[in-house]
Amino acid sequence: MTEIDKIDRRILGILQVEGRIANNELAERIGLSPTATSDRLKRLQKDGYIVGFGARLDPHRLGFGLLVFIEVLLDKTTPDVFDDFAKAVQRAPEVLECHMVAGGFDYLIKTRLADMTTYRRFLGDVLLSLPGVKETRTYAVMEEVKNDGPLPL
Amino acid sequence: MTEIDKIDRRILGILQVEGRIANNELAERIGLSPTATSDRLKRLQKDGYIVGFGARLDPHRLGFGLLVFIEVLLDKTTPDVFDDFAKAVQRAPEVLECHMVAGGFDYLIKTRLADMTTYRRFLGDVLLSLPGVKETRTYAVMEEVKNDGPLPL
DNA sequence: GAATTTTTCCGTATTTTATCCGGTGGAAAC
DNA sequence: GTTTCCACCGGATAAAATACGGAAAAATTC
Repeated sequence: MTEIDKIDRRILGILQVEGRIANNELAERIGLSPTATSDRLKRLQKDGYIVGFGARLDPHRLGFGLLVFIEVLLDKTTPDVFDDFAKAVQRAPEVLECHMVAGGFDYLIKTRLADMTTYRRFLGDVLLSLPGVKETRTYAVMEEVKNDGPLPL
Repeated sequence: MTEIDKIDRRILGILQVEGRIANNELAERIGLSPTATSDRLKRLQKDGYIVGFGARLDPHRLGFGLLVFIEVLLDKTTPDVFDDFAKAVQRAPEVLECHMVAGGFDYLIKTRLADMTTYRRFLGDVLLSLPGVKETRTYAVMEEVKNDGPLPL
């Protein structure tokens, strides 16, 4: 697997924001031929710098008006609470992100739901019913100041 | 702006995961002609359901090995601390997300950086130097259990 | 420092894909 | 029953992606 150069970074920077740009236009912007550009793009994918492509959707227009972060504390008595919890979380479609953190709690979860009623049900039926969950703290988002900032390449 | 139907949702679901899929293949998967599929895609963009497209990059291969969440508390004495803070945050390229939350603190920030040294500098030079920041709590991510879950359409 | 290997790049030809356009069928409105 | 509207289709055209041979540049070796 080869190293990455300046042009590759520019390609990544553009694709991060305009993922469906035509290869031709991408080529023009970075100042290379379409063939060379396509070669680079393929390499960046093959080498794992680009994991995939995706559409950015507007959650609010799609029935996900509520963004919530949840801090989760686990009951660390059983040896594989962490594994169990991680696996359960990956199967829950409501969970957009879940990170194990160092600090005052164990996991930070990001979820998008329709409204508070839905959230209430999610908390009870999904989260609190998971084995090993000792405590949760809910933070409802009032305003999304910045949403999907690109990596500053 | 028209309503969305079952087929539209399937299109969105596919595009969320495979944003660069060819219109032809998309058409085949949903069982419509390429023309009809293209029409729907255009409409979904025009009506704002699809905000854009982007490449999913691997942060770790690009020099962003450290994911950090930061809880921020503001000094609510000046009337426009919130606006000032929000604007400053939007200009900071290190900040991937920033949300104003209801609960024990005011803002939750998500940032990706090279390492702890870089983070230390970011905290001092950027965050703590913003006007109105009273207190911050740092949570370094040890394991990314789930990263970019799609909306469960 | 010259020769060789490797990598990156380009241009052309071919294939694939997207878009345009006229027309069809079905549902709702009149 | 006719008209209107909408989503869809298929064929024609335009545009883009890909494959391929070879040239230039860079790195490696001797």
